Amino acid sequence: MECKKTNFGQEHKKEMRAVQDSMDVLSGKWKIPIISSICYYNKRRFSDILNDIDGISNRMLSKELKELEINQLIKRTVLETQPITVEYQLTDHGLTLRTIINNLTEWGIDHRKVIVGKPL
Amino acid sequence: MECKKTNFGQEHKKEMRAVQDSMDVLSGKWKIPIISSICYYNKRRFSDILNDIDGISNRMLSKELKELEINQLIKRTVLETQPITVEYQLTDHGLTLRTIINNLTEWGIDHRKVIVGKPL
DNA sequence: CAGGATCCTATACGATACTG
DNA sequence: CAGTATCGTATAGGATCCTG
Repeated sequence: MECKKTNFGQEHKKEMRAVQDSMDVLSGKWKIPIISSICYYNKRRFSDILNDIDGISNRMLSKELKELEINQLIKRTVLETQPITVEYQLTDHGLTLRTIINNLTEWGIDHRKVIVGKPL
Repeated sequence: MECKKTNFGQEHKKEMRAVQDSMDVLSGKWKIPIISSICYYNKRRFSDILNDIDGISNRMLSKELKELEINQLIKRTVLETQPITVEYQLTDHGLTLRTIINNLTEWGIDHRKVIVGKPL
């Protein structure tokens, strides 16, 4: 005998799992900035991303890029230059994050206003 | 004279800072689930949230609620019952996260399909 | 240039017990 | 009920140096 409240809760549990799945992939200090950098310039090389993002180390960039690639958000292309360069770009799946990134950008600006009282 | 590319990059740096501001507040394992729980039920007591979220400890819940309150996303109300109960609800500012949470929910479902739902 | 290897610190998080 | 206190582990992240 299922009551309405049960399904209500069940449905919410699914939503929470979904939202946690997203955060598992996007959480942390660098993932979103990296995606944002690549997305903004369409294609971006390792050293360019390193310069785009203030404070990131090559170790972290390397590590994060690998995870993003495993999650099929970015695609890695080795260019046979001398020395070699590597280009990153978003996959179709990665591009679906644009809405979220735009929302997070707007919300971040708004949040700063609320907390600090004024934008910088 | 300023070239377009300069403003281009400058503008992007601002966007990245905004997006990082958001992630500073929302990153981690529990913040979004907590907000989601409170938002879903409108008002929610400490022990209810504890039950809503699978795996969270009272220590973490307490800590995270405090941070969310500092960031003015939730409002804490002590009810003079016996023993006392405490109700949490989203502030107006906290409510502005609904769009992001909805997007993250949809994206999480989509992402799971892409990652585990693909043929090997 | 693009990263890997190594070492280290800080913080996130978890388990359990206790209190007003 | 709604937390705190204490302790312990795991992981995130940083600094530096090395290599094809």
